[in-house]
Amino acid sequence: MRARPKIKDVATLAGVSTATVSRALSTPESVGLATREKVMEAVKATGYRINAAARDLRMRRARSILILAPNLSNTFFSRIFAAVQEEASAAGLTVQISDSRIGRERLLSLGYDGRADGIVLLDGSLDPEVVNGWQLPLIQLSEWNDAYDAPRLGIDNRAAAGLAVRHLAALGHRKVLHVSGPGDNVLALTRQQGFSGTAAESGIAPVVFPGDFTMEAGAGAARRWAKLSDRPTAAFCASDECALGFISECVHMGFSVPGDVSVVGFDDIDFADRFLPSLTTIRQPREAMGRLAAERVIAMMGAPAKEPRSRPAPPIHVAAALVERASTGPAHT
Amino acid sequence: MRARPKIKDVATLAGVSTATVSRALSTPESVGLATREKVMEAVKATGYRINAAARDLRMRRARSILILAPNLSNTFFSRIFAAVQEEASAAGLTVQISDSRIGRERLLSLGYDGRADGIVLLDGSLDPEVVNGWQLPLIQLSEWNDAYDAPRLGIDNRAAAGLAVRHLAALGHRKVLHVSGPGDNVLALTRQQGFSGTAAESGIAPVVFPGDFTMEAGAGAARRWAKLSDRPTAAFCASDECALGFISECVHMGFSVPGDVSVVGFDDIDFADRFLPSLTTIRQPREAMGRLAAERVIAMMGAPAKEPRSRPAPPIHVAAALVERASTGPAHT
DNA sequence: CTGAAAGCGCTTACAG
DNA sequence: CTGAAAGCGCTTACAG
Repeated sequence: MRARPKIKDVATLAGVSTATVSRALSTPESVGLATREKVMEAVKATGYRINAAARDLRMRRARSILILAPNLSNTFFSRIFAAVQEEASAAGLTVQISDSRIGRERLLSLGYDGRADGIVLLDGSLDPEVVNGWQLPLIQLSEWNDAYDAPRLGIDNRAAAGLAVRHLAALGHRKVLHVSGPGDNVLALTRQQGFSGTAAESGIAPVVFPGDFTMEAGAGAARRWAKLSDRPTAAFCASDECALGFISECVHMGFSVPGDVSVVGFDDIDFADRFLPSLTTIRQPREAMGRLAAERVIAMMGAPAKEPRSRPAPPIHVAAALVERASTGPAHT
Repeated sequence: MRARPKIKDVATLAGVSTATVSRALSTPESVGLATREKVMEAVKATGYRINAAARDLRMRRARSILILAPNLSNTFFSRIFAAVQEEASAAGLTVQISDSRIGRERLLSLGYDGRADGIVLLDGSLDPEVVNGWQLPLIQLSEWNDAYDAPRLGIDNRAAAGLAVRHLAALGHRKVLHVSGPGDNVLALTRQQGFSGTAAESGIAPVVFPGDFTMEAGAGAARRWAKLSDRPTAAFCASDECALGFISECVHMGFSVPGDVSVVGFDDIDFADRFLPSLTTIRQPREAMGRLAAERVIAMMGAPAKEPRSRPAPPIHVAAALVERASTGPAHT
C-alpha cells in the first residue's frame, strides 16, 4: 500500500459505497451496525485517513483558524499562540500562524484562501481595505484599528497605564518618565494617553521619550535619562522588554534600581519575575486573551454570519492588573 | 457581488473558458496577449482570488509547510518560527504551526491531511510509528530521534556542552554543577554527556542535578546547591531559562554571581545579554536553524521523493558558540 | 439503512 | 492559442 488509501479503497474493501464509508465515519449512528463494523475494519486495514483538502473543498469550510501577528518572534505572542491552539484543538480545529507583514497581495489571499474559516488578528496597522475585504469571522486581539469592521478583545490600555502611574504617585514620585512605543501604534498611543492623563490628575510632571517596545529602545532611553539635569525618579516603560533594557542599562551606568530610579514595565512577560530586580509591571492575561479570542471566533464561525460583520460593538475588555515587585520603591528626596 | 467570485465568474465576464482563466493566471505566456488582458480585467472587476482549497485538491499539494513543536509558548521557538515563515513565504508557501502534543490521532492526521506538504519537526519524543507513517518530506530540527527516518539539523549538543565546561575549566573551576534537562530528552541527554565527558578530561569534579529546562528548575537547583557543604564554584545549566532561574534564586539567597558561583546557560535567548549579570551561554543560531530547515524541507518537497525517506544520513550540524558575558568569572579559592 | 450521482472550485492532458 | 471534459477526494440531497 504505497499510495495513500482514499475513501474508494475503503469502500471497495468493505464492499459498500463511498457514501456509506463517509457516513460511517462522520455520523456512525446513521449506518447499520454490521455495515459500520465492516467499514471500520476496512479503515483499519487500509490505514485510511481522510483527505482534509477534499473535505474542506466539498464542505466549504476548512476547520482551521488563522492567527496573524506582526512579528512571530515577539515573545509576547507565544503564550497567546499556545492558548489559541489549545482552544482550537479542543474544538477540532487546526491553527495556521502567519506574519501579518507579508505583503498586501499575500495577505489578501490568506483571507480568501478557503483554508481558514476564522481569523485572530493581532495587528492594528494593516490596510483596513484588506481586512474588511476578508469575508471571514474575525476578531481583533490586543492591537486594534477602528477602521476594522470586527469585534475586538483586549485590556483597557489607557486604564492600565493609569494603574502604573498611580502606583508611582503613591510611592511619592513627582516626576515620571514614560518611554513610549512606536508613534503609529494604538497600544503605544493609548498607554501614553493613560500616562499623561493620570499624571495630570496625580500632580506628576510627565516626561516622554519615544521608543519602540524593544530592549534597545529601553537602553537608549536610559542613557538619555541619565543625561537629564533634573532626572525623573521613576520610569514607566510601554513594554517589559523596554523596561528590562532600561534597567539593565541603568545598572551598567552605575545607577541602582529602584534606589535611583523606579521602573514599571507593561505585559508581565515570563521573565519579569525572575529579572533582577524583579519587575513591577502591568499584567496582561495573555492566556485568557488567547483563549477568549479563540472562543469568540469559533462561535462566530458557527453562526449564520450573513450580515456585515458585527456592529461597532464596544471592545471586550479583559482585566489588566498591577503586579508590584522589586523594581519600584519610594521616591528618594 | 456578495459571494466570492469563482473562476467561472471571471470566465463568463471575460468571455472565455475557465481553462483560459486558469492559464492566464498561472502561465500567462501560454495565453494570447489580448485574451490575457481581458482576463486580467475581469479578475480585477470581480475581485477574484483563487480558492486554494480547490487548487490544492486538484494539484495534490498544499503549498504549505507544517511546524510541529512540543510547546508553542516556549520562547526558544519563536525565532525559529519566524525564520521558517520568512523562508516559506519567500517560496510562496504558507506555514502552519501546531503543538506536537495534541494526541496521537490528531497528530497522525496532520501528516495525512493534504493540507501540508512538508514538515519541520522540533520534537524528538513522538511515536516513531506516527512520524514514519507520514508520507511527507520531513526534517528534524533541534531535537531528534534516531528512530525517525528523516534527516536532521541542529547543533552538536555534546560538543557545545564541552565548550561551556572548558570555559569554566579555563577559569579555574574544579568542581562544577550541571543542571540537566528532562531525562528522556535527547538534548538534555547529549548535553549532559558532553558535560560529563569534558569534565573528566578537564579534571573537573562533576555534580549533576536533574531539571527540566525551566526557570523553576533552575531556582530549585540553586536552593539545593546552596545546601551543599562543599559547593561547586560554577554551574552549567542545560538552558538559559534554567540559568536565569538559578542566578535569580542565588541572588535572592544572598549569593553573588559570578562572585560566589559562575553560571553558564544554553541557547542565548534574547534576554541573555540584558540580564543582570548578562549571561554567559552557548549560542544556538536559531534563525539560521529555522532558515536552513525550511530550505531543506522545501528542497525535499520539490524532489521526486519516490523512495523511502533519506538514508540515515549524518546530521547536518550548524555551529554553536560560546558567548562570554558577565555571569562567569575566575574560581574563587 | 444504503447507493448512484452530482458537485465543491480548480487544473490539465487532449483535441482542434 | 483556446475549449470541452475529466478528475482531484470527498459529502450529501435524493431515491429507494
